[in-house]
Amino acid sequence: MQISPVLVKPGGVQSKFSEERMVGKLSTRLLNICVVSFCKARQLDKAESVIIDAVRLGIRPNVVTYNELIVGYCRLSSFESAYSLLQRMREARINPDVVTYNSLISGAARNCLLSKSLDLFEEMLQRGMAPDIWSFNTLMHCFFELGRPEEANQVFRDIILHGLSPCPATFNIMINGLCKNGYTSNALMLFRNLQRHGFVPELITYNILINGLCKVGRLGAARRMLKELSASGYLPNAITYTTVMKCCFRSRRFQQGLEILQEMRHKGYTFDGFADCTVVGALIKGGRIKEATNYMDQMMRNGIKHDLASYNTLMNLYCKVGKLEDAYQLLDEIEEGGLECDEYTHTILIDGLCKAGNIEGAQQHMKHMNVLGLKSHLVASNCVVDGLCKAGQIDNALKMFESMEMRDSFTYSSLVHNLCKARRYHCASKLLLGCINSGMKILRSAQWAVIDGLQYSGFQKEARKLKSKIRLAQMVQC
DNA sequence: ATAGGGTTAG
Repeated sequence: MQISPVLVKPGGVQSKFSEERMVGKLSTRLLNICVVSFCKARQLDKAESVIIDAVRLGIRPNVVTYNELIVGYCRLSSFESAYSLLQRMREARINPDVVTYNSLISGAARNCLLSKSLDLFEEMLQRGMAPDIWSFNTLMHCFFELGRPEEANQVFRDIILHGLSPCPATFNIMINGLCKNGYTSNALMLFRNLQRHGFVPELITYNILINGLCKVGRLGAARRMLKELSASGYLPNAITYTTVMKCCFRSRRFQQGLEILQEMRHKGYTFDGFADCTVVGALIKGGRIKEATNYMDQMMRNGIKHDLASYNTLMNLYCKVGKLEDAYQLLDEIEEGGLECDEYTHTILIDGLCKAGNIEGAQQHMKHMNVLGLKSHLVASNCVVDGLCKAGQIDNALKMFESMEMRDSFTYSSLVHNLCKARRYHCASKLLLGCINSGMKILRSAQWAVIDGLQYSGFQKEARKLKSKIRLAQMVQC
């Protein structure tokens, strides 16, 4: 039994003993603070060397130290290094705890190693460790993130089966997951049901729902939710404002959006550059390049430090005005500052190259992305497919389409439109049906381009046939 | 320690 140092009289042997222990504990806490700081700054090498120094001074790292390192490595998408810490813990005779496993589970999922997540969950059970509510929350979040809502729902049933009580975060994760997977109405129903059973929504819950409703264009419902947020005694925070502002820009209510920005400035919510990026992004999308440039300059003069997303916004600006030299240079500048360009950065550049007519450059950069291990390049591929079409290389675009592992509504819409422009209506018709039959939506305008095209070029019968096939496919899906 | 906002394509 440990003696509380406060209760021991000074000067005694026991006191000296517990003082040493206390100092040891304090040192370990200090070590952990250092480790956390370095991990957050993505300087894992420094975190490691601090630990080495500490051990030399006789300070022992504990389970928290290792847990922090695990989180750090997972963030750097270096799951292997994180996982190898389990072995190092064993060597240091430190037992992993639930937090260790929870961190590894979420880290594996973050790095698209879902089966590893499941294995770790299993391993945790086998080691006789009882998963806590956070293990299940994390697992559920993983499934939602990976677009597997059925399995996420199964996790919820498992929580109940294990006799654990869901916590508010459990419901927030569920509501968010449903929204992100296209089940916004179900999310709203769940929310109402929970309220009827006494669930008190947090501010975060309202933000999740407002965001979900905005994204599917249900602005009225979003506005009502915003009112409900205030009626519950919460004040909208920076996240609420950014969400609503973006929604205004999307629905082309520019003035209203800017008024929200003013209000945010007033409340001191614009310090982090999130709101600014939203505005610049909206200006670029609206073709108001000059204003976007001025705004970005102002942003820098205000001393906002670039993070990756704001660099990406700048990259987008360079590309949209055709400053591709600057864009390439920015690529280096970002990495010199210790950040790592992500799929956004590269995709923006690839699209810029396509739009500037440099298809070869775009294709080369696609290869570069592959080398970097950025494998979720669906958007980038879509840019190149569209670029190839626009450069008059439709057959090459079709070849690329055939070779793609994933295709979405953008891929099909782009190809169908461009095939129609080239008057290849029969080919377009085949693709259109392939798209709808696989349960994907396609731009209405692309659909009509095919039907009208067939009709006006003397294929009335084919046009009628296509229409009824589309209707049938859509009926089957309901 | 794990949940919510900003940046990409038709």
